[in-house]
Amino acid sequence: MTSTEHPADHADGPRTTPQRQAVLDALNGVDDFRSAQEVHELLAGAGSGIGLATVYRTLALYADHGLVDVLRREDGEAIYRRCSETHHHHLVCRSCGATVEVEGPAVERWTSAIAAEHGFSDLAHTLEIVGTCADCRLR
Amino acid sequence: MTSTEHPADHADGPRTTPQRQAVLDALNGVDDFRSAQEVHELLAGAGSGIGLATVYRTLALYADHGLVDVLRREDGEAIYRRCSETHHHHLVCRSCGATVEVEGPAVERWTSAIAAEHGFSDLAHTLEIVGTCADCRLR
DNA sequence: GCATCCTTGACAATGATTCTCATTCTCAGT
DNA sequence: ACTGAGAATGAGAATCATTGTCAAGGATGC
Repeated sequence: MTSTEHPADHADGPRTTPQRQAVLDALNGVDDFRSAQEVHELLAGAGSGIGLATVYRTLALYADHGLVDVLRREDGEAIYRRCSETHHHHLVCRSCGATVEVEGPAVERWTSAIAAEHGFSDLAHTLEIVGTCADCRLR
Repeated sequence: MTSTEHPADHADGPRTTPQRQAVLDALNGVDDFRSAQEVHELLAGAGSGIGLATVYRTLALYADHGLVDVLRREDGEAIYRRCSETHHHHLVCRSCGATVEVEGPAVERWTSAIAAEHGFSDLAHTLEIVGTCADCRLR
């Protein structure tokens, strides 16, 4: 370990650059999930010449730091969203894509209990419910 | 032609072919998720000259018909599993990869309730817990 | 100012998945 | 059993999201 290292100094994460800020702003401007490609188009449309690779790098970076959430579309494309403070899950319609955010204290408790029972610590979990929403069922 | 009855032979299911049967058998031979590529390798290793495209088509076909479950790996690769009778979830160690299968009737109930509450039907859900197992934590 | 390190952008490379198309096979009707 | 229509297959090309490479630009510390 080098003596010049600062233990918990730059805790606020990576250096802020105009490009990174732009990506974050783009995500803040919408309240649902967007793919990296969409974020790039969004920025390009707004006049930013930011590169696609930079968008990918930035999203991955912030995802690592917990500033954005990552999910997968049904076709496997990764989608990102600014991370909300409250941990919640998604109820997604497989037909129209409508998304409902739900909280599940019961699930949180259950996962903790199960994990503890098996000696696991430092937990994270993902839960997603897919179904057909009322509108699509009637259609 | 045998005179044995086949209640759901061609009723809604796709035509059965040796290749499709082989894919299904391959999935039946393992009890966890496999990617299309892995299924293909599995079959190739067993001497089957089945094409990769056919594996993809077959898996997609059976997924449509609800005979296999589809999930996504963290890197976005699709993984398939024979639709098992007992639905369970996975507790995975992020360090050593150890996996524990857990059942969660509480979770099943909760997801059903939540989904119903929002008018969703025909449900499916995925839940995965990632953590550090006891061994890895001490190491 | 100068050296160093981080970041960026353009483009190539990768890899899973899908598409195309000629060939082969199945099934139903005769 | 024979045959025709349409489905299924295999090989390879095509697609597309994502990641790697590398030279150039910009910030930071001395």
